[in-house]
Amino acid sequence: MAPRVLMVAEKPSIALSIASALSGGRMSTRKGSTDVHEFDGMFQGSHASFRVTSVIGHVFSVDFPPAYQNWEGTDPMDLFNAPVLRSECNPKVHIQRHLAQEARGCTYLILWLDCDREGENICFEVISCTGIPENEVGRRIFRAKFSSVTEKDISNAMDNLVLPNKDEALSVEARQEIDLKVGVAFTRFQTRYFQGKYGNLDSRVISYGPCQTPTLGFCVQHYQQINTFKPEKFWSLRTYIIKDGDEIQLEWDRKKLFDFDVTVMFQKMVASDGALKITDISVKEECKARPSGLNTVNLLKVASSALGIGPQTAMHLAERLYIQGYISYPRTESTAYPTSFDFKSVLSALAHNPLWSNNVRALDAGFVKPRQGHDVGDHPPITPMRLAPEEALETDAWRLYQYICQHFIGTVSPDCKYTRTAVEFTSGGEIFRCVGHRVTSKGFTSIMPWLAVGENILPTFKKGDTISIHKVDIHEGSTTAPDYLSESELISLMEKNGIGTDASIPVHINNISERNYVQVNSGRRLVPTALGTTLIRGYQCIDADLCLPDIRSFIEQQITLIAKGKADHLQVVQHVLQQFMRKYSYFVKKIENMDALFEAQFSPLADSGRLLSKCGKCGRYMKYISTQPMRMYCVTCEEVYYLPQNGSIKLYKEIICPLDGFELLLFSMVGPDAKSFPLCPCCYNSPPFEGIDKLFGALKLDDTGKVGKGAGMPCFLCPHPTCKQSMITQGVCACPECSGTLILDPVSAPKWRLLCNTCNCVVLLPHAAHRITTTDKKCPTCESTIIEVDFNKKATPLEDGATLHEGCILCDELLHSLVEMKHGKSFFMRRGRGRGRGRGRGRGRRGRGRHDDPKMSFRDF
DNA sequence: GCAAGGTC
Repeated sequence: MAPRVLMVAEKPSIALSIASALSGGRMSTRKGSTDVHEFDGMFQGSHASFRVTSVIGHVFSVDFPPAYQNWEGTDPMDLFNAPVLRSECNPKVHIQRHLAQEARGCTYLILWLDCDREGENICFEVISCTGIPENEVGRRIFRAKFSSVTEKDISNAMDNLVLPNKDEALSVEARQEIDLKVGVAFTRFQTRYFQGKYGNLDSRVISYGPCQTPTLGFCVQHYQQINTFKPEKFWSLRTYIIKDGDEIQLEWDRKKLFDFDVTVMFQKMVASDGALKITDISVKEECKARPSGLNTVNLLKVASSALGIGPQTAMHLAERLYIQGYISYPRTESTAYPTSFDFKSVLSALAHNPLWSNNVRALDAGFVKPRQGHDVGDHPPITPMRLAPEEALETDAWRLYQYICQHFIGTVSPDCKYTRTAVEFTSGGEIFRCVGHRVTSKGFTSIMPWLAVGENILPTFKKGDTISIHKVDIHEGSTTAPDYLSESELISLMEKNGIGTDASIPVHINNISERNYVQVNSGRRLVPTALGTTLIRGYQCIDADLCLPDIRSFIEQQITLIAKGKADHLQVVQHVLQQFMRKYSYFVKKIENMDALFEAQFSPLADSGRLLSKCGKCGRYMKYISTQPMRMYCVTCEEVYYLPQNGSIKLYKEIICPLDGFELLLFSMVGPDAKSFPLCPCCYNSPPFEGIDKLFGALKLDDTGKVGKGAGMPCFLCPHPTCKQSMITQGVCACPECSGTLILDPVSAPKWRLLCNTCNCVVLLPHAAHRITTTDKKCPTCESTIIEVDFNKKATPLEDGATLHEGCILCDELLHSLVEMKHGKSFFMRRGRGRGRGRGRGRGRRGRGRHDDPKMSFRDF
């Protein structure tokens, strides 16, 4: 049987191009998580059947295990040594399963991922999904290296297969782990520190990141230059002549002087001379070069500065134009066209729009070979692919498309040519000049008129002539502060300093704006907010490295050692993390230096908000802080209790939570279908037992601001008869602590639990239980009701074969077991006994909470 | 609730 070859690209469009190129368009396509194209061909000298599919970017991303997800219970310092988990980026798309299925029966795997480090990393993600062992690299697993997605390059890559580069892949893994640990540790620490102290910070998260923070640093540094700028007066000579009836102002060779008396001296010298002698006339043919191919960064800069479209929006518009087939792939660093680029067919398509038809027709005789540009080996420059009808696009999409077309035509148009005439005069020993421009050939500036050379035609002068001075004035000026950093300038700085990539630059800029560190003003200039400047000034006070671009270059330089095989992956990660741990602990130690700046800018929590509900610990009223993130603050206990966001809060019938004595609140969402539910501010922040956070999790709003499925949290913490939403339904048996009724909480299935609404006792039941019911049997020891736990086979992969158990939860006696469990797992797990009502359980109780109760018993049977 | 990097 002919061997089967699986080929995997980074995105569906590339998979399609590869399949078309190698099959000559004769392939069949079927749907899957991503399209799969199949055809027959030759591989290694024999007949083979090919299957081409793709991933959608990275398959996996890194995060901390659940144990480290709790902000309250995890010291950010511990994150540096925490394990990291890899899980599917987008589990809904099932790329992992898709690759495993498609790899079944395949002898060979050929990796067609983008040819950069990220691509190399995705190669190994793909290998791990296919089930083909990694040690088959070189035998069954190969790498195709291609610099463009043209037929020639693809077949060339196919004929010259190489191996995926593990070192480069590992360097990406290192970057992922470092970015995660550093970013999350600093973010959690400073968020909790400052949000626990100030009420008007106006940002949900005070984030830190090795890309976003230097990005903000650029904006603030510029802002600091503006603030510390001291204007200075200067003076210059303005000398005028009359020639052919027109007044001409001459430029002074000294431009300007910062000394008035000296300027006056020069003025007198010139005035007493009274005439200018023409000492030199130069006429030069000059040329303004046509642009090179358009890459992402340049597109974003033009979009922001000329079209007033922000980078994030510009990128979204470009992506849509790409999906609609109007432009080529919009994420590229390259400005050089591939040698095989078909300029003629693009130009002839564009010729159908009267906007450019004249320009295109002017190129009929032969378009100009584009400038060499820069080939980074990723994707070709951004070009139109076919003509878009204006009416098919929204205004901004059309403006962006129009620019892409104009730029493209510009790259194959001639340079702009002009004559520069400079006339030099002397008078009283001073040199003056006037310069004229005459355009001889507009070239590309006729399609990009905003880049045109301004014409300024001088009258005829003759060398050696003398011309009388009409007047000579002193002009007084003043140096002016630079303006705020424009988005376009910021993009240039980021690119120059290696902050972010073509795809992530817009994300970082968007981040610092969404987190309220900068505001976008008119002309798309970025003005830092009080929060943004205070943060950067704080880093500058403690450890300036933290907000400098060098922090990114340091990481890049270190991981490059891995990529080049010069250093061991684990050693580098350890080394870099150790450096950052030192920086982190120094930052924590010195945080008061930053706090002094915050104190001067923001209001302490005690001075913010209004009194709303009673604290369960001290019995006094707590303050409701309505600015983001919405919180309650107890001035007496100095505790913060976070609330669900994006809604409003009011007191809920003055009902007291039976677990901790805090007054319940009513949270109402916004919008027409707004739902409301009661909650206890303390329980919301410190779930009284495992799993409850999942119930609260159901409250999350989706992207549209609507409540997701299963929302509307039941107030099962509230035993008050008026609380209709109570989900506590079924009395089961007596509480071991107080003989009150233990009630079954079916909401939490499959993590069944019993809870006592009188004394705060929780009994966890086997989490794989399918059904729990009471029986009419009594325990011979304590005479309590015996419960039955029914294990469902489907729900209990671990307890395969187990079906039914009976036991008494009071005296921990197992009375009867109908089946044996295959492993000795605990059956009943009792937690949190003996905690009374109204005990303090705020943020300060770490280490004393029910989760850590030493009385918790695990019993095997 | 957190980073940065792919991609849709």
